[in-house]
Amino acid sequence: MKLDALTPEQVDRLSGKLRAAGLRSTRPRLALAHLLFGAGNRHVTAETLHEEARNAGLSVSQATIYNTLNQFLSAGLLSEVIVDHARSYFDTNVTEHHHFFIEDEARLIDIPLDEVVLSTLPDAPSGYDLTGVDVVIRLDRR
Amino acid sequence: MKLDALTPEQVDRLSGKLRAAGLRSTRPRLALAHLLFGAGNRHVTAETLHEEARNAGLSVSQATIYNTLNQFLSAGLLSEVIVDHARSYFDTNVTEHHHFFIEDEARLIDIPLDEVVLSTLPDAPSGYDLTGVDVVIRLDRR
DNA sequence: TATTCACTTTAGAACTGTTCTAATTTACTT
DNA sequence: AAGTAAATTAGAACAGTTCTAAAGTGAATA
Repeated sequence: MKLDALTPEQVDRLSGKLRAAGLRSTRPRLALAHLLFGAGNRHVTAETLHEEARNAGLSVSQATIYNTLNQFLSAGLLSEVIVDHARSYFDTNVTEHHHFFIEDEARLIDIPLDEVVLSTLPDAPSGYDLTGVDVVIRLDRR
Repeated sequence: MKLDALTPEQVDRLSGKLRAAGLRSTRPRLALAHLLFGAGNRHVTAETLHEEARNAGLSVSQATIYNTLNQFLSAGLLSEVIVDHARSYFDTNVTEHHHFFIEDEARLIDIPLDEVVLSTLPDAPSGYDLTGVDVVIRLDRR
């Protein structure tokens, strides 16, 4: 996938998304945005995205991969999933939801919010506000 | 706290715990075990434990801190909590339970198992076995 | 369209937490 | 007490990530 393989409509859509998030639309950002947001929900690490970019014939530096992922994260275009201290995982699904994590495959699977019902939750300790509830279901290959 | 400040009873109890876990009872392990298991449930990182050891007048190398934490972990004397990719947290509570995590203080608080009721959980994808369910409630200082 | 200037990208250095290595020390067995 | 297997150590190495400072690019202005 070369960048000029994108239709003007795709470019417009992605540019719009970047701009709406307060980010300039640049060639590397457009290309990475296309990889990330081009087809359904994705989970990537810096490394997997970099490899994907290379396979697509894009030359983007590692620094740009990290910069872009972090910018997309702060801009709310991506969310972060903490399941492993070896690596950071980024999720294109920015709505509230949970995860399966398959350790041996280093792979995440989204769990829709309604498939996990927390019928009882403790109160936050006094002086603190709840900022999020993360449920991670760890899996092993049978 | 010097190691010889421990009563023979304390040493026996900790030695017994180490042996039961298949670990030789050595001076550094005894001292760290005392810090870890001497008083209620604890959450430590390699760094906090190292500092605590130093403050207690123990000279233990960083490598020993890491080795010991990992050995205690594999031996089932500690569990690991994944809430942050910057650091590994170890928990002296090895029973199933959940956590509050206060990001700005890098601090964990145990949540007893019965205070989180998961009334609905998705089935594991076919071909996979469930190995654990982690619930992390993230908090912010108000 | 040319100019400007802030923002972006880059290669490579630096940094942080963790693991490894190879030598020394310690604990246990005989 | 001697021998051996295991533990500890300092420091090197390593992986993932962030930083730095120089070169490049996008977009606003003239």
